[in-house]
Amino acid sequence: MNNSITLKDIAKALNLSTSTISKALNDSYEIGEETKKKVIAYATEHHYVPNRMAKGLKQGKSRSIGVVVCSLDNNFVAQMLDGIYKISTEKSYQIIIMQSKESQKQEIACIDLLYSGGIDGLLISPACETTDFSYLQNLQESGLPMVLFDRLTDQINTHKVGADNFKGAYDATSHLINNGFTRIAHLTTNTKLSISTDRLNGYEQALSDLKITFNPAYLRSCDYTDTHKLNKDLEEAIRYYMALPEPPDAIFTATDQITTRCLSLLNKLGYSIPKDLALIGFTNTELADAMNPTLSTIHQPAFEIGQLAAEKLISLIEGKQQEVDFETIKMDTQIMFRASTQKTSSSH
Amino acid sequence: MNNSITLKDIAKALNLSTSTISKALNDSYEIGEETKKKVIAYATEHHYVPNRMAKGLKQGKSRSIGVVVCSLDNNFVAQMLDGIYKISTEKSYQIIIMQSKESQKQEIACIDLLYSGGIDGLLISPACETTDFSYLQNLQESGLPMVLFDRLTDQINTHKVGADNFKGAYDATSHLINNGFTRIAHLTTNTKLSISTDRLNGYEQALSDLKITFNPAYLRSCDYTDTHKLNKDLEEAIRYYMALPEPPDAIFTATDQITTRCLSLLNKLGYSIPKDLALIGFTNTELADAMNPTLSTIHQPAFEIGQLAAEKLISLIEGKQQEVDFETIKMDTQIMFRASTQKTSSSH
DNA sequence: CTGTTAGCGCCTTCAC
DNA sequence: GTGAAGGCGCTAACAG
Repeated sequence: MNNSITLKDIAKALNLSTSTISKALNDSYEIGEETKKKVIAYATEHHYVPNRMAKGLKQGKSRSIGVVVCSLDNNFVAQMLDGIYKISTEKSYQIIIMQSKESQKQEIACIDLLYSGGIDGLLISPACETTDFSYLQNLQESGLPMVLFDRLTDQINTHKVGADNFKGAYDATSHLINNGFTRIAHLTTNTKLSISTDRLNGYEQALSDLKITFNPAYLRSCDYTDTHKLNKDLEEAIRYYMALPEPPDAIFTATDQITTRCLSLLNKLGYSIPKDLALIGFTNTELADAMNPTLSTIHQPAFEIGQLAAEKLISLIEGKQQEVDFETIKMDTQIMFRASTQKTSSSH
Repeated sequence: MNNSITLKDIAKALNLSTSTISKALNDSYEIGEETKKKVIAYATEHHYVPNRMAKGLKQGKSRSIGVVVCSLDNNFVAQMLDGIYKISTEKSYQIIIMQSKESQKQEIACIDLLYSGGIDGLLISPACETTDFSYLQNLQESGLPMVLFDRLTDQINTHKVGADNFKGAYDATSHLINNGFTRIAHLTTNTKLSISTDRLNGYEQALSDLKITFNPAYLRSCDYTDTHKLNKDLEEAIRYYMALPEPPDAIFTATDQITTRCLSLLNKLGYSIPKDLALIGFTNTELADAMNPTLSTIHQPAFEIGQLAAEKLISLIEGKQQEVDFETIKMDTQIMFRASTQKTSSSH
C-alpha cells in the first residue's frame, strides 16, 4: 500500500492545519499565495500523492470504470480495450478490466467485485453464455451508469456501441456472390449473441437479394465456450461440408476465432484456398496479408468502438446526457479483399 | 459510484450497532448464530456489498495490484496479462492495467497514478525507452513491493520473471545452421532492453559455437517506438540485406512484431520463403501455422511468466518471502519448427 | 455476545 | 487567511 506522506504530515511539518494544506493543494482562493507556495514546495519535495481511496470515500466517486470482457487474450478485445484506455486516461479515469471467460457466473462475480470496488460506471461486453440480463438491469436501476459495447442486447436500455454486423455480413456474402461463388456456407457460433444473429441475417439477406437460395445444410454453428471445443466443431463442420453431395465453394465465417482457426484447419486438411473453397470472415488480425493465402476479411473498427463506448459512459457518469436519448451506434465495418476469395479459373 | 446499502443502514434496520453487523458479516466468533443469520439474511436480501475503498482505507491495503505494460494491443502481452489475471483473481486481488506505450514519461505517469491509487504492489515490464530506473528504485525504497516481468534489468533488485532469451536465440540460430543455412542475419530492436541484448548474445554464441563467423553487415536494428517506424526500418533492412554482395540466406528476428511484420514484408517484396530467405523469430502468434509459409517460431511461455510474476509479487506483498532470496527466473522457450526454415534443395 | 469509540486520509462547511 | 469539527464506510480495540 501507498505509504507516502499525508496531509497531516505536511500540516505538522509546516505548522498548519490539514484543511489549509488540502485547500492549498487544491488551489483554493481562500489560501494566500505565500502559504500555497510553501505547501506545494514541501509536497512535491516529499513526493506527496493524494490517497485515492480516501478521496474516493469522501467524494463518493472513485474516478474508475469497470470493464468486463470475455477475454484479455483476444486480439479484437485488446484493440477495443486500447480505445477504452485512451479515452479513460484522457478524462482521468482508471479502468479495471475483468474477464468473464464466457461464463455468466464469472461475469456476475466480476461485476460484484467491480461494484464493491466503487466504480463510477460499467462498460460491458457480455459473456456469450449470458441470456438473463436481470442482474445488469438491477444494477442499472440502482443507479450505476453502464454502456454495452460490441455484444449488445435489447434487454438493457442504455447507450450501446458496436459494429454494423448485419452490413458486414451482407458485404462479405455479396462479395462472394459477385465473385462467382454460389454455394456459400456460413459458420457461426452456437450462441444467441446479437453479433451472431445479425451476421446470420446479413448473410441470408444477401443471398436472398442476389437470388441465391438459402441451403440449410450450409449453415453450421460451433461451440464457442472454449478453443478446444471450437476446433473440434470446426473440423467436424468442414468434414461435413465436404462430404455433402454438393459441397460449398465458399465459407463465410462469423467471428475472429472461427475465421483464423478455419483457415488453419483448411490448410491442415489439405484443401486449397480459394480453389477448393474460398474463405472470408470477420477478423481483425493484422496478419491477414501474411497468411496462406492472404485472407479476405471483414474488419471492425475495434479501437473506435472502445473509444466511443468509453466516451458515452463518461458522459453518462458526468451527467451530461439526458436519460432520454439513449443511442445504439453501429459502426461501419470494412471489407478487405485478398486472395482467399479470388475466383480461380480452374475452380471446379 | 456504488450506492448500495451500508453497514449503518443494516444496523439501523435491525436495531443493532454497525460493529455487530461488521462482525456478523465477517463471521466473527463473537457474534451469536441467531444474529449472524438475521444479519446475513438482511444483507443478501438488500444486496449489500462492502465498500472496497472504505475497507482499503481502514486496513491500509487495497488488495489491488498495478500492472504496467508497453501496450494492451499486443498478443504476447495479452497472454501474460491473462496469466497475471488468473493468479490475482485466485488470490482475491484486483489488477489495474496501464500502458506506457514505450514512453518513459507515460510510464512514470502510470506508476504515479497507480501509487496514489493505493496499489499493494507493482508488476512492471518497463518501456523500451526506460534506461533510468531511479524512479522505480525510489518507489521500492519507500516500501512498494514490485516484480519485473518479461523485460528485466539489473538496476532493480527484486524478483524478476522472464523467458530464457539467450537460450531461445541460441536455439533458433543453431537450428538454422543445422538446417544448412550459413549466412544468418539478425534483426533486432534499437533498444537496450535485456531481451534484445540477451537474444543478440545467444545468436552470436551459436554462430561462434558452430563455427560461423559473425558478419556485422548481417546485424540490423529497427526503431521500436511505433509500428510505422518499425515497418519503415524493416523494409530498409531487408532491401539492404538483399543488396549485399553476399545476401543472407536466413533471418532470425528478435521480437514478436519484427517477426510477423518481417514475414509480411518479405511476401510483399516478392521473396520466396524459405527458398530466397529462411525466417525464424520470436513470436507467440497462434497463427504461425496459417501463415505463408508456415512460420518457424520461438515461443515464450507468456501465460506462465504472467502467472509466476503475479505469484512472486503476492508472496512479497503478503510478506511470505525474505528480502534476501530475490530470484531471477528465466523460463524455457520452445522452438517450433515449420516450413519457413526448411532447407529447399533448389536453394543454391 | 453486543455496543462504544476512535481513526484510516481526505474534503467541506462554518467559525474565527 | 486559517483552523476546528465532522463524516464518507469500515474495522478493531476495548468496554460492558
